[in-house]
Amino acid sequence: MDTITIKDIARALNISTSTVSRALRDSYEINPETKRLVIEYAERLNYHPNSIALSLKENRSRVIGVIVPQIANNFFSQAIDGIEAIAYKRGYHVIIFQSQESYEREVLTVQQAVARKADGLLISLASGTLDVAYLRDLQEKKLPIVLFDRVSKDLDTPSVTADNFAGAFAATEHLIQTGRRRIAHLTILPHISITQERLAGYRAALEQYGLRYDENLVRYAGLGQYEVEPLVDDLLEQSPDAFFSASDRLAIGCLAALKKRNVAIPETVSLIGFTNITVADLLAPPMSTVEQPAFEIGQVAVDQLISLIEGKQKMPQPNLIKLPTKLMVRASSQIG
Amino acid sequence: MDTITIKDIARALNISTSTVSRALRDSYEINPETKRLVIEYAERLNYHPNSIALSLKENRSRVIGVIVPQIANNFFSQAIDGIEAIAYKRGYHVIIFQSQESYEREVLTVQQAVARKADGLLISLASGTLDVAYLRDLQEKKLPIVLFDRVSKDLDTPSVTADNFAGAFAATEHLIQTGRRRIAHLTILPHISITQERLAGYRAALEQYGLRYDENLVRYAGLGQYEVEPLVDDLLEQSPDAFFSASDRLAIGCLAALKKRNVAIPETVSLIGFTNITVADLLAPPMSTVEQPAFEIGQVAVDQLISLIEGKQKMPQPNLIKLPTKLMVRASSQIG
DNA sequence: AATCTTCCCGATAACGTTTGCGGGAATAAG
DNA sequence: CTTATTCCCGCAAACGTTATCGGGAAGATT
Repeated sequence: MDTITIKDIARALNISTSTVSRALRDSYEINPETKRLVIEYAERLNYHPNSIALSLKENRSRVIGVIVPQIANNFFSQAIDGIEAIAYKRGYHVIIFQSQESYEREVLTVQQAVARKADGLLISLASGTLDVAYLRDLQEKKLPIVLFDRVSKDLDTPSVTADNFAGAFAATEHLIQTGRRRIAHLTILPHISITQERLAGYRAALEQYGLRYDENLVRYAGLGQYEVEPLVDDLLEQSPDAFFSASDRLAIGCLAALKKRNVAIPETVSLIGFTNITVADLLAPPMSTVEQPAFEIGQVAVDQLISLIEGKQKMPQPNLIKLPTKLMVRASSQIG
Repeated sequence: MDTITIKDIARALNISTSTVSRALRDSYEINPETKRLVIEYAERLNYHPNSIALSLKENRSRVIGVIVPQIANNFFSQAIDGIEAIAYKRGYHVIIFQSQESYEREVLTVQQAVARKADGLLISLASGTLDVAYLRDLQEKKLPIVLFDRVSKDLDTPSVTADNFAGAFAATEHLIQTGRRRIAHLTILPHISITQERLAGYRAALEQYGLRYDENLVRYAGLGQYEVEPLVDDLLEQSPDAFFSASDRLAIGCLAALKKRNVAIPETVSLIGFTNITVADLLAPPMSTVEQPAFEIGQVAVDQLISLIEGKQKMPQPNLIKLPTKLMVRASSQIG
């Protein structure tokens, strides 16, 4: 790729590079006639400033690093969609990294992003991440960071999530109001933020309706692909009349496991998932879900980050933004 | 972000930047003792070379630009997953762009990628793209380009696709072998490569089994969200006994439309889709599909591109690589 | 006529890094 | 003792761009 530079223009027009640069930036101290000449020539040769040279000079890359557990996941690909929409509009590019749910890989990819001189980081923590000290170090070096979805209280930084508490509360309340009493909760790793918030919402709804919280009805699934089925079996022994599962992956796994065991949904157990799957109403049975505004979460998160980067925000307090979820009631939780 | 540079090290150790640079690259003309000093100091301060400065100097960015119609699509997010897996291993970063199926946006994003000095481009064409002349221009300027999935014959460049012909043939053959005779084909915009290949596979299977090709059984869907239903209605008037739909989106739309009209699947019509949806067997009914090896397509495509970039390949001929598809027969195409 | 502005423009340094060239000091060879 | 080698290392240029400074020429003000 041989590209034309400001030098080429200067040589061709027999002027200095400074003049070319200034003409292209429409500086007041350049003769209009000279400007015209330069601009015409530049357009004719399809000149574009070398963004790498600019980055070096300005010590900014106009690149935002996004670290997610995995791309091939409805929620994250929708969030990334939202991120890109805003980022491009505001002159930033987005580089995506996957932690594959591993703490070690997360640290590595974050280092990569930093080495690449990303102007800021947008992170959804891997479920393997217990310690965010390495992020605190970066933050102290003035690297703008915004967390989304999987956040951590141990980091003083803006965060953007769905209102997991309210979503879980609404789901549980809905199950109770449709007559369910023994509501099992299948959730993910206990230490990550969304797990705790969703569990809290679940408990709060139980309490409000005078139901006892029974920890035998709660199971934490790890990352393994084959962990869901045994957990469902476990829970079935408690003879629940409803399943509320706390993630995309678990909701699907739960549905598959229940069908495999010929458990009638919703006759024997109701099912409701916390998921952004787009074909929920084509499933058998159509699955009730709590939908997260993934696209908007991405948009808001990147907006926060750009504000940080561009220093518009004096950071009065770390914003903890919660976006409303949406309860979608379908056949899997309706009797009759 | 204040980062440490080679200059800082030079100053601290009272040597020149050249010496530091050479010491870090383990040059033979540096005193082992000096090397040790430099390397130790660099590690202690967690020095990392500024990749932007390197890019400027070496006139390469180690960035690969990926342009896809949209990220939030199972096939593409899986393909991107494959792309990243290989790219990172080989020292490249990936910047993702979305054309949103629009030709204009595709041209813009490609320009962006070029302006960003991507070392090469990995493109899946927007369905709005009829003319690839703008890519030919870039190619003539020695920019490495590899097409995947949505390719074009008008560009002499390596391409990686699923074996769409064989996949469509297998799907159609399966429908015929299960007794279907009037097989409707719902496909996408007529001019893009995968449409033609899949249509050809469909026709070839019909012919091989002595069935007449009837263009009244074929419909082309545009991009509109609400186009599928009327087309399904259209096709139903031809009283088909099977639907073969040629894309992710259409397969889902088709299933939804048929269910809405209470058309019994597979009793009245069989249904088979060309799609990578991961929950196909949880749908009602479980949907038969032709699966594309999306992850592998991404891997192979980026491998081809990196070969081009690094000049390992003298380009004897533009490789047209086809990866096998997989027919997954489920209830939507099985009677009884 | 001397000074002051105003208008344009060029030379240069800087961002962080690598590399070709040159050169001083020590050692080896004559 | 002189010359040739070897071993280390520094200087400076280069990648493409912008910003600071400075300055020449022309016109405007005393």
